[in-house]
Amino acid sequence: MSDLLERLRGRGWRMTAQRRVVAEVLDGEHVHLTADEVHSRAVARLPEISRATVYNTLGELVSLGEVLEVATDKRAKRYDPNAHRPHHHLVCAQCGAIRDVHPTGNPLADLPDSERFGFTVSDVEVTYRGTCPNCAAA
Amino acid sequence: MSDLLERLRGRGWRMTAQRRVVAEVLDGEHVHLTADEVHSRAVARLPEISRATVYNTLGELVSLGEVLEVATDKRAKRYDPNAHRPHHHLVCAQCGAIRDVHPTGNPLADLPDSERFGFTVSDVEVTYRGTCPNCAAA
DNA sequence: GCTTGACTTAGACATTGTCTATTGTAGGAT
DNA sequence: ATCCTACAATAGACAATGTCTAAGTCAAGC
Ligand SMILES: [Mn+2]
Ligand SMILES: [Mn+2]
Ligand SMILES: [Zn+2]
Ligand SMILES: [Zn+2]
Repeated sequence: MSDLLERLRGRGWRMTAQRRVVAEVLDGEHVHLTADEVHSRAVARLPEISRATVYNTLGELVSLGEVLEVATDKRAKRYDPNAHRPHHHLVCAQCGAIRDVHPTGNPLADLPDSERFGFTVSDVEVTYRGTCPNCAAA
Repeated sequence: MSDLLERLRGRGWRMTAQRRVVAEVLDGEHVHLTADEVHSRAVARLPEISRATVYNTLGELVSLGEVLEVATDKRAKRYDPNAHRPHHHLVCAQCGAIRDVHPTGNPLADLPDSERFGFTVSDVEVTYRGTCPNCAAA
């Protein structure tokens, strides 16, 4: 995620302790945290960081295309740092665990013209749901 | 939607003016209202209906499998009375218009075992995004 | 027509997200 | 190295969405 900080610096971002911490929290594989979860983990590293700053920073990262908002959770938005490799999601209906997945085929090709109602279709979001190994064992 | 009311009566539901009105509001094609929108429209027909009753009734309908919760909107949940014919959704990114669509092919088959991480996958939700004819014209 | 348990209601409370006025500071200018 | 200032962070009010409870109401069986 340090390349992210580099890119942002190049775009005129002022580098602050808060922004660095948010970027650090978002680092990793299969990371899909809510804003509140990002805040909790950020507070662990920088106790005085505010909720507003976390929301602001996440919003900026989304605007810049560095982070995606995903709606796998029906309550809070989740923030996905894996914005540069297209993928979809597999969600455990019990515990909420989320994995990045790469299905074969192109779902866009599966939507015939007769089902497009005159829309210009530019994007598709696929969410698989099921039960993860942990929850199946229990 | 009157067959819905019949089914519910058969399941021991007490039939009240409030429940009838919520069912009426949910009647129709391509209906995907938020709880608040359901409440507004219900109030137009039955001014004293409360927010709590709308939430309760929607929750019951979801539990009974008569209505689906869909997450096409990143803010509020939307309630979909078209629960008996599987389908997916096409959403206008500008105005939020939603259409039911029926893609060809089975996206479940497009998720190889190597991408299932030991999950038992039971369901898939596909959301197409684009621009509707109205918004394209403007 | 009663009775009763299921239903509805108002409003408090919880969670998630947005906004503003004030204070602080990163980073360029001197 | 210090100063300046525009940009950023903060606290907390506010808004939107959703949940819960205690008290009153009524549908439906008797
Ligand atoms: Mn992801
Ligand atoms: Mn639908
Ligand atoms: Zn699980
Ligand atoms: Zn539109």
